[in-house]
Amino acid sequence: MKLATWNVNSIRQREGHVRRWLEQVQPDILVLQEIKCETAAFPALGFQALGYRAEAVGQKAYNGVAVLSRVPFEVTHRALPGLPEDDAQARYIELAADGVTVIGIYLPNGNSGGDAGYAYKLSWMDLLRRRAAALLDVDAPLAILGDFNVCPTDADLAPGALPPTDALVRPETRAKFRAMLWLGLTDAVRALQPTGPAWTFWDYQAAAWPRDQGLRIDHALLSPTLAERLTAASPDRRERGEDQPSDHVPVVVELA
DNA sequence: ATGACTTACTGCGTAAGA
Repeated sequence: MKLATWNVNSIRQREGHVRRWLEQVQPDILVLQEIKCETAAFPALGFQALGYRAEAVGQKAYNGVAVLSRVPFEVTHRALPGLPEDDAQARYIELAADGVTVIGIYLPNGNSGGDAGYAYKLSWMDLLRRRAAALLDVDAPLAILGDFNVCPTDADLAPGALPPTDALVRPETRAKFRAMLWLGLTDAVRALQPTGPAWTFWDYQAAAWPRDQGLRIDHALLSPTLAERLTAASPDRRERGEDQPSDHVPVVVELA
């Protein structure tokens, strides 16, 4: 089983990139973030032609997540359980496919909106941990993939790429990410590549890509039985060198 | 010294991303 995650920074700008990538890499399931369109505007037909069924959770202008799958699946949640009913931010999709629970997330960045914006990020992380704990309690094979907007350690950002006050690296952010690992989840990329850069994002500004000043913020977390099946996990750096790329690249995980 | 990013919106600049 091949699972992947990709923050595409607008699916309407990147439909062609995603289609080409699907044909090259042939993942079973790809979760997308920052589709930046309303649910009905998601270009599902273009992916259906390649054998992928699409389900999107969108909103106007910002955020938005989706799943593309060539294996049968059922969407089980379209919002993070525990969030207030009136929370309209499209950041979560959960599905069941081939006996596996797959969660796609676009975790709040936390740098906008002042103290309230950062508090929202932290509370979102608390609720995600609770959801993961509930699924692990019933022994569900679980994969959480997406844009976590967290550099887990200092090895996960190029030196100086962010100030220490940035919401992606602040101690409270990292503590809540670690709390998810302590549930028994495995960071798939770090399980196979414990040290060294494995960037998944390069800013459009300041020549970040040519200077290779990246961040590792897109992750795949696996429950124990899935982690035991892990054979490969890495970012696909090639995508950042394409014309008009997203600022994020896909992360691909393979399970035996 | 200069210009130095990309997207969406109803905008003709602003907000957000990270």
